[in-house]
Amino acid sequence: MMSAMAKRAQRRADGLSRELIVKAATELLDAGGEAALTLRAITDRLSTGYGAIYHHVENKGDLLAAATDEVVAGVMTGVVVDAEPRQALRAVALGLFDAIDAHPWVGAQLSREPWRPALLEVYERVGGLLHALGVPERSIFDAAGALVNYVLGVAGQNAANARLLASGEADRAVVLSTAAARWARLDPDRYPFVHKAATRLREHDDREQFLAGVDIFLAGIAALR
Amino acid sequence: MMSAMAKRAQRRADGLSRELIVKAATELLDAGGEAALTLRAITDRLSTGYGAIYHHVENKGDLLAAATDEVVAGVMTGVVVDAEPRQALRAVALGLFDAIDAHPWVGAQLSREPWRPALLEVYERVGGLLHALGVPERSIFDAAGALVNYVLGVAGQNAANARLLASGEADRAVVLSTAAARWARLDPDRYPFVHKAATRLREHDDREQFLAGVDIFLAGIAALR
DNA sequence: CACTTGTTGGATCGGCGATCCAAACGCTAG
DNA sequence: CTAGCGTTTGGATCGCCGATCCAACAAGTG
Repeated sequence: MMSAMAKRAQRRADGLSRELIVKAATELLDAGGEAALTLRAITDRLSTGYGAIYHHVENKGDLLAAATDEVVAGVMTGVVVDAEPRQALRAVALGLFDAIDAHPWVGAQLSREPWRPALLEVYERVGGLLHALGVPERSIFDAAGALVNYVLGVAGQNAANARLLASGEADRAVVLSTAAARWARLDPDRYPFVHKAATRLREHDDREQFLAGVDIFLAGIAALR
Repeated sequence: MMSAMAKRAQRRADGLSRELIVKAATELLDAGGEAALTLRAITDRLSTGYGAIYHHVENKGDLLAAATDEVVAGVMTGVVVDAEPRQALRAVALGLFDAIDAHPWVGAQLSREPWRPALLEVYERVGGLLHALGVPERSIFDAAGALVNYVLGVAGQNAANARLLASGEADRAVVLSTAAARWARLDPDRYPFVHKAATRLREHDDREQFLAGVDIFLAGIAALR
């Protein structure tokens, strides 16, 4: 009877906002991966409740999508615009790669929901650059789709690798070494290619291999001219 | 006191097995997508309990991975082996595409965990065919990675589209039309490429576009020779 | 028969996303 | 100033999930 007070604790002084929530979500995702983004973690970090969150955000998917859009949009505004088309295409691809490397959850999200506004900007940029490259109109659609899909494929891989590194305790070099060792242990008669590729696997640089793939596509696109 | 019986209902006549569980999981996944694969659904379908499942299967991820491996393995054994390398590469890619089209959850899973034994077989096959194509040894690793990543990218897209079609009630034509309409409504000055591509989007065939991408890649590979 | 070993089914746990509602705020009208 | 009202907030609660654990059972072994 006596203590009916102190029930409602205290209220935020500063107002909550969608931007603030997305920012907190991004920090959680960067710190602990996709698994770390829970509504409870957000309410803790922002010292608020579920209702407040859901007032500004549709649901968890919406939140994840908004955070992803923000990262991708940052990449697209940061990329140089007046370079030679071929170099500009490499720059766009590399920009996405680096952003996904820094925020692996973006890769997973882009693989899962590729029809977000952020990717629209990417398609537009890639399409325009392909046009500038002299790719025939009728081929640009296919070419742009191919390039973006390649980037998304690598994005998914990166995200998977990041999950592997985050969950386990091993660092990158160890994971790569053990994987290479596993490949090398395979029967050379049944798996000649993979067996031989084991050395490459240990030594390879993700970023360089990604760029090599982009160059293969660009070479193929040049053949369309 | 009296009714201590009838507590333990009845026991399976036929024995459970990992194969049976994976089969049931595949059926659930095909019927209702990834969201439909829950341990409860499996125990219901197999008229058993959690313990029995976990006795044969590590955890849910293990189960999903096993089902995926099975599908991919089926593709790799079914693909023709003695064709001309270029055609064989197209056949491998198309086989994966069709399998993922039929079982979209496979696409999502491959994007999420690309280091499974099933993909090893794919890498081996692709690497061998690239060797047969005359691609220089030092480039095969990059080329195989690029091709597989492209396939994985498309796989993720397909899975995303399938989720969209499954969750909503619209069919493929409607979804495509509304997406195309949205693209067409964009400002032609700000989004010239996407605006123009809207028509293509409505008319395009996923499978054909996928193959066009494979051909671009193969043309780029040829340039490595 | 007793005893051991490998399976099976289900009660239970902690954690999740989402919903709902009452309390607290801040604005505006009188 | 204040009464009223729509907006914003915090937290109790719901239903569902994956996973663990253990008692009951079957089949093999002497």
